[in-house]
Amino acid sequence: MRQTKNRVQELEGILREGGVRVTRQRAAILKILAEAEDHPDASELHRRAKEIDATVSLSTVYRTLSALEQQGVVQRHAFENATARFETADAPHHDHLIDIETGAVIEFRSDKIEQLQAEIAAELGYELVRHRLELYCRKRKD
Amino acid sequence: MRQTKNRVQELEGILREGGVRVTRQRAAILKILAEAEDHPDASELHRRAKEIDATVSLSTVYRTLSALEQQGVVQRHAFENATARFETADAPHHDHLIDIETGAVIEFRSDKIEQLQAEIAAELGYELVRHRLELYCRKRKD
DNA sequence: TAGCTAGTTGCGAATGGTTCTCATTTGCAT
DNA sequence: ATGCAAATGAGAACCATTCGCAACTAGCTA
Repeated sequence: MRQTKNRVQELEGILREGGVRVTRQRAAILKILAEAEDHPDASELHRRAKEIDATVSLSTVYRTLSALEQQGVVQRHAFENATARFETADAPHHDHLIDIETGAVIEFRSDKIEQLQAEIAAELGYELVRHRLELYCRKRKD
Repeated sequence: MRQTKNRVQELEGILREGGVRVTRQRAAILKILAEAEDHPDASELHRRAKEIDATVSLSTVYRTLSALEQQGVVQRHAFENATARFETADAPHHDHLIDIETGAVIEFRSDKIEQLQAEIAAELGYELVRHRLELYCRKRKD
């Protein structure tokens, strides 16, 4: 995957600029994150990263994810009754629909909702810093 | 407070009907919950409940909250980076705005957003079961 | 009203995801 | 190449929440 490769190099650049060293372990984790089409949790990322570099420890996965989150290249989501799940922050902002039967996550975006949120905050005398919108759903069977 | 008293008796009735015994400890917790104007967490509820009945243990607070949640009379909220907070489920459905500086919680309701959420789920082939909408805000200073 | 019994309690131990500690290793600027 | 601050692996620590168990009790029954 040429795309993934480029993306990983791009991410590595962001880290170096932020004064964050690109170690063998972090490179492996970055690659896994860039390739991921889903929203894996730390232990799943650990499992995948070990296939690239067997020395990656779970501690490092957590530490790297925190560093990446701080650099703004990764987003952490704490969905209901579940461990934290992660995704790269390259796509434009979106919210999540979670299939309560399978745990699958679908991304969606609603400009109308975004705007309404800002309006509500403003009406209450607040400035919206960030939000969390999650739809817990069941697949329609018909 | 006559209102609180009635509400507590009402809640006790719901429990008894659900086959859940109303113990001294649960009565204390129910009273605290009915009186609460905020969104306390388990340890805060424990602190308050002990003033009514010093024998209430933290385990019982947790167990009671779970029972109450199952009976549908209490709602649990897991806001970002914080312990679970609780409120009685007597008010009509609403979402929450959290002041990221003070932790204060303000309730709000937007029928438009509610409707948009259902539409989005439907478009994606899902049936909306429940949702979580939280606005993390900073007080506007001007 | 006493008795019975399954539900409940307090206590302390267990859980489990995540973070921290520390001795050792290593990226990378010079 | 070298030096040193940053990063690592392993395992301990954290901490909110849940569990296990022996003692207690709500509330039905006679």
